[in-house]
Amino acid sequence: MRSDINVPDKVTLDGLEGRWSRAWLEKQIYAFDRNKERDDVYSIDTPPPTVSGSLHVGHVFSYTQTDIVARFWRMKGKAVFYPMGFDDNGLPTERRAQQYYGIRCEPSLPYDQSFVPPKIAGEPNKAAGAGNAETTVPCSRPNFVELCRELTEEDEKLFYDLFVTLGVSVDWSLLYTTIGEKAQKTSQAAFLQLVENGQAYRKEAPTLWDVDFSSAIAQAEIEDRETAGAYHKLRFISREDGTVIPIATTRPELLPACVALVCNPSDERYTHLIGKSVTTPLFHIEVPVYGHQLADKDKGTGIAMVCTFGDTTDVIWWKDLNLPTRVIIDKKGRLEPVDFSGVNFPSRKADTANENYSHLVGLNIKSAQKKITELLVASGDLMGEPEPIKHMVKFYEKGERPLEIISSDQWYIKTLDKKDTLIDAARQMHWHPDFMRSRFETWTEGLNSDWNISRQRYFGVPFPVWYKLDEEGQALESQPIFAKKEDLPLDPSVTSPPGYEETMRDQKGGFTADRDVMDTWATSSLTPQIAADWIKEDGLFSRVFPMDLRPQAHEIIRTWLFSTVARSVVHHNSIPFKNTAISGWILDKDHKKLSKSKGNAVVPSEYLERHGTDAVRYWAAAARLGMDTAFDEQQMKIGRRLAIKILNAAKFVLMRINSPEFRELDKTKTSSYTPLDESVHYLLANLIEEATKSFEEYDHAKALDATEKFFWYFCDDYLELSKIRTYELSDPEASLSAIRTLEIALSTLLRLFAPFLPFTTEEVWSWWHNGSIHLSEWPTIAEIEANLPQIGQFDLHVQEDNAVNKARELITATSTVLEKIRKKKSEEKLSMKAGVDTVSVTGPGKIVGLIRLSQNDLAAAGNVSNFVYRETNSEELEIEVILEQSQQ
RNA sequence: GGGCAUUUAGCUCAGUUGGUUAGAGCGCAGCCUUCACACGGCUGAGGUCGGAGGUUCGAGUCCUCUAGUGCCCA
Repeated sequence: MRSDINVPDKVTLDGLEGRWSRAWLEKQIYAFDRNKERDDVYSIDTPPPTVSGSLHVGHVFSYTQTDIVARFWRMKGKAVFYPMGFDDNGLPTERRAQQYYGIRCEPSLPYDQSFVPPKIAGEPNKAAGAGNAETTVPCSRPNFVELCRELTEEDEKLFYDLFVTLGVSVDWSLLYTTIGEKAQKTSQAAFLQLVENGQAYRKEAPTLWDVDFSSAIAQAEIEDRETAGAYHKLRFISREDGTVIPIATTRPELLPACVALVCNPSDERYTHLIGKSVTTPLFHIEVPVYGHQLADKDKGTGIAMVCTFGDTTDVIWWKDLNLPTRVIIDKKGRLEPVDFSGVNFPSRKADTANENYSHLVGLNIKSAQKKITELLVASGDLMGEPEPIKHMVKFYEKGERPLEIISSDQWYIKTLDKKDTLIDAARQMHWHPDFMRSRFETWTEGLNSDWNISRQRYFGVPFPVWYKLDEEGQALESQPIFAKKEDLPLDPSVTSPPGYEETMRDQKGGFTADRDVMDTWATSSLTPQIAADWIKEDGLFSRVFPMDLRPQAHEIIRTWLFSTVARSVVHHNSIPFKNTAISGWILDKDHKKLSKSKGNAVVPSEYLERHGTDAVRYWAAAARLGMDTAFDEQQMKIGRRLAIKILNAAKFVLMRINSPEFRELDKTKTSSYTPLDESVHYLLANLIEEATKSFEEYDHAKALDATEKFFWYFCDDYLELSKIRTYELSDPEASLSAIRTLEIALSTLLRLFAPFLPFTTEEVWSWWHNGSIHLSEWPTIAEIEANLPQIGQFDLHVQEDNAVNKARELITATSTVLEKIRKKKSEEKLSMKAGVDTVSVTGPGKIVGLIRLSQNDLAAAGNVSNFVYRETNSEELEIEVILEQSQQ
């Protein structure tokens, strides 16, 4: 505390954000102290926002909640490791670059130094987003990556500005991006470590595939959507007796790829067919009939055709029954040429089959379905009309067409063999709220494949891998060449592998680069390792890992949270963080999730400007973790009112402290408190305890609520009750008591509010302190005790419940009388300053006694001349207020 | 279909280990202005806690069933 106090004449919230956020940056008050030991560190694994996405009020909401936690621990004396990352890696950026510039990546093109994209800021264009060839201009991969990076830089600037305005207390020197060099190096090094440990492997396998993005997709990126389809009943013919077997399918276009039929082994309608074979219509391929538990008797006709591959069940049958493979769908989702006289497609009537198939070649799936239906009708093999149904179909979460299943070479990380370990790890972590853990467990238990981390995309972290080419120029996928760790990060399409000359690239007997990039989650799952410089091995990592806190939204528990736990387990045999705070969603007034596509998205800047940052933070702070929260501008107005109230209350207290008459008092004379003032100290201590405990339990909303409640009591009642003693110094002891209490209460309340309202509290703090409130000490009970005289009015120690209870009773009783006085004046439509002749208090002796202790303050605050007390045995407290004659 | 959560005043939400007449803010109504605050203050009306049953001396708070809503998984 300074000896001088500077309170502005006119207080305002306007302009605080700019002034203080600049000061904080300049003084680097949020810089992480790398010399602190692990026990003195509080580390946060901040979610890197997707910068290609729009700025959303959801960012404000969840990042504020984390910032509140960070500020609390910083004031508690921890060195807070609070980095920020920007997620600019991957498909969202690709799509945005495609839309923004009207381009698409064409890897076969050479780099063009003078390439200029066709437009600078185009209208969002869905077709362009998917790289539609008709609306975009092709460019080389290096050109494409260059433009992606340019774009992300612009986006990142906007996000930076938002977070600075929000007052998020990150250490910006720790900033990383998920496509940046450090992230690339970490991802590649981690990948190589997994290969070495046998935890990553490459395999050709059927994979869920998005035909528009032309890339494999992992289980975590899939969603089921209810989709309209139709059962087409096809006429298959038994080879044995020529009877007709009707097969209902929603994918008639896959008929050429049919490899078997399956029925349930307990289905008597079909058991006689098991082991026999039937002939497919149109293509006349003989396929066997099998029994399998997964065949659903109630679905369609109860007997299904197995194709290469209609859905994930087909893949299971294909594996379990060791069925052949008949690929007809290419990676772009079109029917590719096949020969029905060959070994793979052994038709009994090859000419007819080839003729029929010739109508389908080159068509996309939808057109092929239409065409084959016509062919089936023409040949009489479609039984009845297609029967429309609604069914669940797997989609890429960012995709628009159903996923296909395509066999290809991919890199996988082993997860299936670790389900129990992962669930166990999740149980070692504290979840806030705890029930969110079940999402993790449900998801993990439902895993059905290892984690596919290859994506056939362009803007991402490349695999540090090459393949040998044989003498025919064929890549030997089984003979990967791995980069050396010291050469990372690298792009294998630019750098040549160890022991090879660049001239051998794509030459027979030479090498070729792995063209894929990593799944973005393969990088994002390493945010603790990236942020804490795991690969540098400079000691930072061990000071912050496992992290203390991972904040995130619940919608990415199965992706980000899951993959981070998985990586931490395979790399460190450890949990990645001790606590995870799950923030809820922002809903609109109709309780619909806010989203750009629904058109109800809310841009935060306008609200930050209108109400001020602290007001918006207040709205976010009042929500408990995990609770979906309505976007509520009203709540922001309340926050603003609170912030203004703090300014004004502080102004009053500091002006009284600073008043010349008070300055002249001999402050050494005494240090006793009036009963009311002492009670305020006890309740302050109680508040500190409650707020601290709530914070430690990750319930910041409760801490705010408790602080706010006390603050309003402080303003509405205590300030009014003690006011007279700050103006009239006839009893110096009582005046000193009031002013000291006001000062301690203000100092305590400001610090309790500081995590929530960093700008307002810093402003007030600066009026009478040097240094930032955010680096000041979190209030403690010990501090309150130190300010109390050895023996207080209650003759009790502050931590004893009795003292707090008695203090609360005194304050409640005093406020009750004040309320009654106000009520009387309000009923009589008088000013609160109207004179009261007599207040008579009738009730139990204990309460009456407490009220007597506050008589002087009540007399001053209520302008009361006389008090009359009557003690009774009744529990009831009766208060009669008699106004002065002239007032009636 | 399985699971998680939620249902408390017109609205948004608190209600700790079950214990006296169920809380707050907003909104609403009425009143009060210049000495911290009209970007204000004071006072008031308004719920029996989704529904049914049970445990208990006593339940918003525990148990069972049931309905609505949201989400996760299949």
